[in-house]
Formats: sequence, C-alpha cells, structure tokens
Amino acid sequence: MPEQRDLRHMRIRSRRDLKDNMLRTHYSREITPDDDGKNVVIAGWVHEIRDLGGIAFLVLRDRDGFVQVTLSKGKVDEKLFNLVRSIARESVVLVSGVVKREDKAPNGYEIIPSELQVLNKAESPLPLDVTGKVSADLDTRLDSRFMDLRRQRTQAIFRIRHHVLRAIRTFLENSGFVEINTPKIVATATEGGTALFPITYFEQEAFLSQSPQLYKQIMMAAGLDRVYEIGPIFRAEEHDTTKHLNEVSSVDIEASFVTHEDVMSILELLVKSTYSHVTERCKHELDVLGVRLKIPKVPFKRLSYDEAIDIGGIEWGDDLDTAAEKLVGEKISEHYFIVDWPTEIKPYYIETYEDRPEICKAFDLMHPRMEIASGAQRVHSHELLLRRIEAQGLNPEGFEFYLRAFKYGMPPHAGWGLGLERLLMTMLDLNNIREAILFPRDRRRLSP
RNA sequence: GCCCGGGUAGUGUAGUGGCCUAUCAUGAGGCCCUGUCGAGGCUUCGACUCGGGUUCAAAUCCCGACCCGGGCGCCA
Repeated sequence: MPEQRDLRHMRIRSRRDLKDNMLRTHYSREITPDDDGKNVVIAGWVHEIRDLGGIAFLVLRDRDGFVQVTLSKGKVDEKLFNLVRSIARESVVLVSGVVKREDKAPNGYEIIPSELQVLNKAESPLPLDVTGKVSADLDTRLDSRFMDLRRQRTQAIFRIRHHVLRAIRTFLENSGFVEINTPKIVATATEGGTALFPITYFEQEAFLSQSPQLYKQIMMAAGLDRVYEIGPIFRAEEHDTTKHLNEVSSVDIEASFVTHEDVMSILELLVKSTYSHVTERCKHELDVLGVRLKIPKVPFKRLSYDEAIDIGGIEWGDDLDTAAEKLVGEKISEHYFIVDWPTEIKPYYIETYEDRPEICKAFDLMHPRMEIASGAQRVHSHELLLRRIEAQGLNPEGFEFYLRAFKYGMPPHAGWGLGLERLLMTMLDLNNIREAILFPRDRRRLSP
C-alpha cells in the first residue's frame, strides 16, 4: 500500500521537514542579520535590479517582503553576474546563497548568491508598474488584477480582508454560532424588491441567490439556535456607483430565542472586535495604506427612523436617499443604528410592533458613509407570515418550502446580514468598493 | 437609465486650431559607473480610441459609436 505509507510519512513530518522539501528554505521575513553565514534558498519575483557597473543589486520580492541579493564583480562568478543584469523585472527566480550581515543593506543583511535559477521569465513591458512609482487607473489595475495584487497597497487590502474574515469567524464561533452553507441556486426570490439573475437549471427556471435569508430562517426550525454564513449574494440591479456590486460577500447570522435588540448587540460587538483584531494584527498593512483605525465604542447610537428622516429632510415612508444618508452620517459621524422602520418599506418577514403595526422591528447599521448591515426581528408565526406574503402581492406557492418550516415549531428569532466589502471599504476608507474585492462584478465587468 | 467630465507610447500625464516630425515621468534597448535602496549620467525606442464632418490647416472644433471616471437614480 504505497499510499498508506505516504500518509504515515506525511503525518510524522514536522514543519521543518516539509520546508526542506520545498524550493525555498526561507521567506524574506524569516531571515535576520543574525543569520550571518547561513546558507539559504529564497524564491520570489525580481522586484528591481540596480546595476552600478561593478556591483549589482537584485531586489527579490516574496509574499512577506524584500531581500537584497548583492553581486560584486570579481567576487561572484561572471556568468552569474551577467545573468542577473539581464533578467527582466517580475521574472520568478530561485536564489541560493549565504546571508551576510551588512549595515549598508536595507534589512541589515544581504544575500551573496552562489546560484540563481530563473524559474520563469516575465514579458516586457509589464501591464502596470508594481513598484509604486507610477500610478494606474482602477480599470487598468482590474484588467491585470494579478499584477495589481503584487503592489503593496493592493496586497495590504486583501491581507486585511483575510483578517477581517478571521475576526468575524472567531467572534461568531465564540458566541456559539454554527457555520452553514446554503444553496446559491434557488427557485424563488427571497423578497420583493431586488432583481435576480435568471439562470437555466436543466429544464427549469432558476436564479442566483440574492440572500440566504429564507434558508437561515429554516435553520432556526432545525434547532441549530445560532447559525452564520459567509458567502456570495447576487443582485441584478443595474447600479453604477462606487458602493454597489452585483456579486457581494455577505455575512449573515440568524439566532433563536433572541430579539432584534440582542442581535444588534452581537453586530456592534462584532464590528468592534473586528476593528480591534485588525488594529492588532495588521499594523504593517494599515501603515502601508496610511490608515489609523479608531475602534468604535459600543453601544452604537440608536436613531429612530423618525429622527433620521427629520435630519435627512425626507417624507415619512420614504427610504433614505443618498443625500439624506449623507446628512445623517455627517451629523452622527460614527457608527449608528437606524431603528423602527415603516413596515411598508421593509420585507414581509419582519415583525411589527404589537402596539404600532405601522412600524417594525427592523434596523440598519450605518457607517457615516453608508449602510453596512441590516436586520430584524422575524415573523415566526406561520399564519402571520402567510398573511404578510399575500399582503405584499407575492404568491405563497413559491414560498411553500419556506413556510413549511414555520408549521411545526418555529422559535422566535432574529438576525442580520452584513456586507463584507462595505465593512472593509468603510474601515479602510477606500473610495471604491471594487478595491475591496478581488474580481469585482459590476454592470459592465464580467472578466477577469 | 439620466447629468457632467474624459479617452494622447506598456503605465501615469502635458498639450483647447498652425509654434506638434506631440511634453514630462516611468518603462524598454544600448553605453558608462563597486554600495544602490524611487540609484545616477549619456543615448535610442515607443502614443493622439474608432468612423464621419468643418477648415488652407485638427490631438485640439462639430456629429455618431465604443470605452472610462464622477454624481444621481435603481438597490438592503
């Protein structure tokens, strides 16, 4: 059983052993001046070559940073010296050599190479400048996203995105949430408003999911109590702004035996803990982006819809338009909630106040720049839910799979959905939401 | 979809009727240079989105198409 032997072999390997079997022995950050005299193999991209005639410097870039490889004429093999001078930037190389402590070198050390392999040549000219000397338009950058991601700034954004996701998962995990995955190919719309992307599902009509709303609610009937999902949602709206995308990453939670107030606390604590985590773990990245994070204080301000429209200068029953959103944002100037929305402008599945059915237990989480999340206490009575669906002019037949879950013991529950890209965009003060997603899908962009 | 602005070397820009065989930076090619770190010096290469029109003359003005940016709308 050769496979079994391999598996056993794998299991006893330490990290060190594994590394010995890889092309490189060290990432740039793993080398210090104290490694003076040590043999290392480093690998990465040729960031720059500075050829001074008698001495040449190759700046090698890997995931973690830069390493200077120094070649002095007469001290290294002449073939190697000439090879280095001829390599096109952004080519992929493997360098074996000795670490030398050197105060004149950028990190206090440099590599004196004994061998250099060009693993893959890069064509020239490059589609955009990686070093940061010349800027490029977002459109140009997105066309060559792989190259754009080699730039420090872009990479910083996506490393922070990784840490934001980690922080969210850790927080929800510690709060008793179970991660789930729900279908992205669906048969019906979740709610009335937003447009859906139709797709062909064998001989049936189907759509890309606009929200996991219905499925996460069904999970409340499954008795999981607290669930969350981080996944894509699709909206076929023809919007063309710096804060909308047609494919978004949504962070959704749903929890049983709680009120909308409870999930609002969870949401504000999650935002706060995400900011803290990023502040602690992404110092370098924040520095690259020139962002100084202020960790928001909880509880966030609660603003009623009535107060919000008063500041925004709009009529009762209207949703906040861009101008109103801006006015309120400027006035509050930190994260806040808008609560107690008119029932008629929110979806059917939101619970109304018993004494005032014209307003409902919905909330939006706002950053001064824009909305970043919305949620509510849900209707959990089958009878009431059916009436609300009909009242919104929707056909209950399409919701049969959903309504069934409310017939056999559905607990009271509440939840919310948070736009990951908007969280990132507001956190890092990015001016376009497309900066916060690797391969944005918008009205005109379907590739790469 | 509407309003406004724009499209110039691989990239980012200057140029609003003749001074444009088009500026600057970056890059690429060649030469010089033994401590660069946005290396430097000399040198060469490389572009007016497309189609139509006005004019003696168009990168520049007009019309149309396509594309891009900003604002708004749509949208939770």
